[in-house]
Amino acid sequence: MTATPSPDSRPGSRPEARREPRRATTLAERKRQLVADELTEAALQALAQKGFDAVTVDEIATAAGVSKRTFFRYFASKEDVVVQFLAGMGADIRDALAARPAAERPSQALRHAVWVPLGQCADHGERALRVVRLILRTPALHARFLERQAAWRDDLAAELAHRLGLDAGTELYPRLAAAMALDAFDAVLHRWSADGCAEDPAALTDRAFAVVAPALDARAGRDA
Amino acid sequence: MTATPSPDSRPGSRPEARREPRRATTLAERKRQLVADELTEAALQALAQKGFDAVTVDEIATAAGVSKRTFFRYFASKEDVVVQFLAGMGADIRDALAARPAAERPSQALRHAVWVPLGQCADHGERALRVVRLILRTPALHARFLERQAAWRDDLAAELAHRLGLDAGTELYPRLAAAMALDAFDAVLHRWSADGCAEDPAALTDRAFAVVAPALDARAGRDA
DNA sequence: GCCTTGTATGACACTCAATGCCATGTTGAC
DNA sequence: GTCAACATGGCATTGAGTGTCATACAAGGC
Repeated sequence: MTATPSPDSRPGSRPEARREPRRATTLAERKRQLVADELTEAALQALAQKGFDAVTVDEIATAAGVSKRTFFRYFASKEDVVVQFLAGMGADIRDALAARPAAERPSQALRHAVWVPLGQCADHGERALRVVRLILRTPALHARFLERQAAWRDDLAAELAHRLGLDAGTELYPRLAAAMALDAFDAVLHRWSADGCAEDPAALTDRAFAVVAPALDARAGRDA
Repeated sequence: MTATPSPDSRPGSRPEARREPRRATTLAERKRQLVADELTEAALQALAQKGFDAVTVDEIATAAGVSKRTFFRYFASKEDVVVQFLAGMGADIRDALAARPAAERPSQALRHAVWVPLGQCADHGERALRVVRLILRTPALHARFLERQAAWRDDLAAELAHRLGLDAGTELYPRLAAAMALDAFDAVLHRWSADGCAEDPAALTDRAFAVVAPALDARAGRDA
């Protein structure tokens, strides 16, 4: 029981400064990362081309040169291999928010925070676009994506409450503000994937936050 | 192929004025409804008590007096039997919004629309509370719930765009406004299920909409 | 009455996701 | 060299979900 790596260790995500005080990555760790990358690559390739339901885990694993059993040692489910592609985003948004100046208005701080992963997507271009489209088009993936986003929201809400000195247990503002920021995120992602890169993601983000900003910055929402 | 009832016919949902110009329900239809109710009842009972993963579809079907195969003729998946309990809510919200006076501010119209299902939950009391808690506690159910809610949002956005004479294809406001209204819905549901009915749902709804209202009613969001 | 048609069901077989268990191979420390 | 830790593959098993077929039952038509 103790020996199992367990998919919770999330080998697909990058190191991130969590625990482990920056020890040099051992050989075994890099090997694990290599297999994870290989699996992700094979999965995205096959899934994007043939559709989520038309590809079996066995096929993905074989294409990556491992057994089906090994696949499940790296990813908790077939959905995971796709959704984990966006794994670190939640933490990225939260960390970005924490790094913004304390005096900044919530709408500005959240806009910058949410832009971090959106900018990454925009940079990765075609590759990210294919993944996003696959997720939005496949119900099972979309459901898992939304579930993960709900976790982001709770995370963001906690950070926001801390930032503003509010009690997330009684105030509704932190949760709703986090949710609104992610609504903007979703709207941009959706429009971006639909238009096929036609509209500038940064401009889209500005437009989306212009809509939600009045609620984010209204003082009325934070005392009551 | 043509003869299959297919789970898409959603026997669990109430009649609703969709197609079928109000024909008297035939015997077979009521029989179907009876089996669906029996399955739903057996499922909610067992799932709430033993947990989602600890109950097999076979057990649910047997408890309802039918075969596993029949279960899947009524519900598309094990998650469906729970989530469909909240099936008509999306249409309810949309219809309620359509019924509000055209001059009403968006925040007020949406608050009333969202209150419809929330009020139903509050009325059903213990029963609804058990279902909501089960959904929020079970990842697989939560994911499906969020997916369904995304469909509500698109529906609501379309109605809102129509109501305000906006083009949902170019404007971001309809989608974001619908999303914010459902954020408030979620926040209320979450708080209500956590507190164990301690706080009045109606008052909670007012508080939640007080937070998002500035964005819903800001004229800036609707021209750009 | 009988016959036909449509629909609901159950039984069976099958695919595939996901997990547990065990045997084996590889790596690295001592 | 030995030993422990870990990664892997193979195998078996559970359970979700689907296709197929045979049966049963209801509603007409004659």
